[in-house]
Amino acid sequence: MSGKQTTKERVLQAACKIFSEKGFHEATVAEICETAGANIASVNYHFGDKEKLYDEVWHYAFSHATATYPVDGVLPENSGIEEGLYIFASAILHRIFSEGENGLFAKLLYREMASPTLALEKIATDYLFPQSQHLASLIQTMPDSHFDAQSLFLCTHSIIGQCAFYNFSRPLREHMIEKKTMTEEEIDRTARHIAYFSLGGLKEIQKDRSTDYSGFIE
Amino acid sequence: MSGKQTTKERVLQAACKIFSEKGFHEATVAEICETAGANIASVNYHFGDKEKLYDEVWHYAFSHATATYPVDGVLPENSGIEEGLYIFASAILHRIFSEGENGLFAKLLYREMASPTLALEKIATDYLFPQSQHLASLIQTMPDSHFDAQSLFLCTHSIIGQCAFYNFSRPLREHMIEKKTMTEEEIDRTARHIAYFSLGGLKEIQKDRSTDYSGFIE
DNA sequence: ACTAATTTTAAATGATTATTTAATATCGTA
DNA sequence: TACGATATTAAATAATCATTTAAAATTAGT
Repeated sequence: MSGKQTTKERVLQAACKIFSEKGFHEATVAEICETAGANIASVNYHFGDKEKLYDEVWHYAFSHATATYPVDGVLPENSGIEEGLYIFASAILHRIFSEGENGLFAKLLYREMASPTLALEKIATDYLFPQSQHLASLIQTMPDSHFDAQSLFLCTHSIIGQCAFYNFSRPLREHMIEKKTMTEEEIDRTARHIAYFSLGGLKEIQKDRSTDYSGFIE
Repeated sequence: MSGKQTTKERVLQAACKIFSEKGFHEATVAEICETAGANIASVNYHFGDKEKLYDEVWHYAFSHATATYPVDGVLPENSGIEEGLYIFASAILHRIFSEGENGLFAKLLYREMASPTLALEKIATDYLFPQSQHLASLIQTMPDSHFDAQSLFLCTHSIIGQCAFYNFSRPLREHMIEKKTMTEEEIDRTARHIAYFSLGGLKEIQKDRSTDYSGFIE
């Protein structure tokens, strides 16, 4: 009928669009079905209910994001930590600024974070924590690394936070500022900044003040 | 009836609670009125409609947040940039981890960002941009500061991003991890980390690589 | 105490929500 | 072609939403 896709495929595709634009709660099955050119009952018939459709959308989004922009991309032999940081930041930023399938994951994530669903626990366990773990491992490959657990945790958050901010500040770009997206060059420039900024941060923290902040202020 | 507060005051108070827990769209006037022990029509009678009530909640939240935790707190004479960074990070983190009135602003913000309303533009202009501007000014007080506009912008985002991440990753703490809040000591520890990490980042960026990344990763 | 303004109330309105039902249509296969 | 499974459809269901209405209750001013 509409092209050669099946109704189920068209509904999944429409669901990706609507869920990523509106999040789970504000998306309606009526709009999804209408976008797919399918009947209102299609979601329940083909996927069971709205939640199971949402789960399938997440799986689809994660597959594309990690396949196209893996955070643990291959590093050149004997490369330093800054290359690893750059690969990580570049992957996250590309996901955030991608349109279409590769941008789905970040869009879903920033809505899920503010309005969690039953899917959150699986998302965190399967999709998010492994990436944090990879970053923590990377930090520990620094020369003369001696981060205690707490400092490692804080540094990991500092780096992820810098990247994730571009995801969560999305509406400030899209609703307020004239320029709505980044060019490939700007993304690269930002990823390099985060890599160098973080390298400097790690070096500063490594000056063994991690457990002794006495005399910090006053 | 219920204490000595007026109905209007009770509705505003209930609205603060419900809006900060659920965001604008998922909050219902029915639940707000029920929480306030007021009739279903109270919102429309006393505030006009749901949106005007939301505006008043924002104004209330911002007043308390800035009064209790200003980002431009007074610095000791001749203090370095790290003290300024610490004051900034500490203020933002305290807002994020506060319960009650002082925590309202951050809770509203993280929901508004993922599901913007008509109030966003005013929020950004009146409440958010001035704080970014203060941070940018602070960075420029660094000794031998020579950041170009783009680097300054990126550095500002790196610092805000580190703080804001604790706001946007809220559900990971509240839904997943056993420990739901931070002690005063942990907040202070985190603020100091962000101050030092950022100081190191700024110093690294200042090595005049800000406009020349050639030979970075070929 | 009387009147007028203000506030509160219960009920209704009309729109929208996810999901279900049963009838109809389409498709693969013999 | 004919049958059985699969897919699609329109309509109905029951719940929930913000808002409105008009009557009832309360309060304030004289």
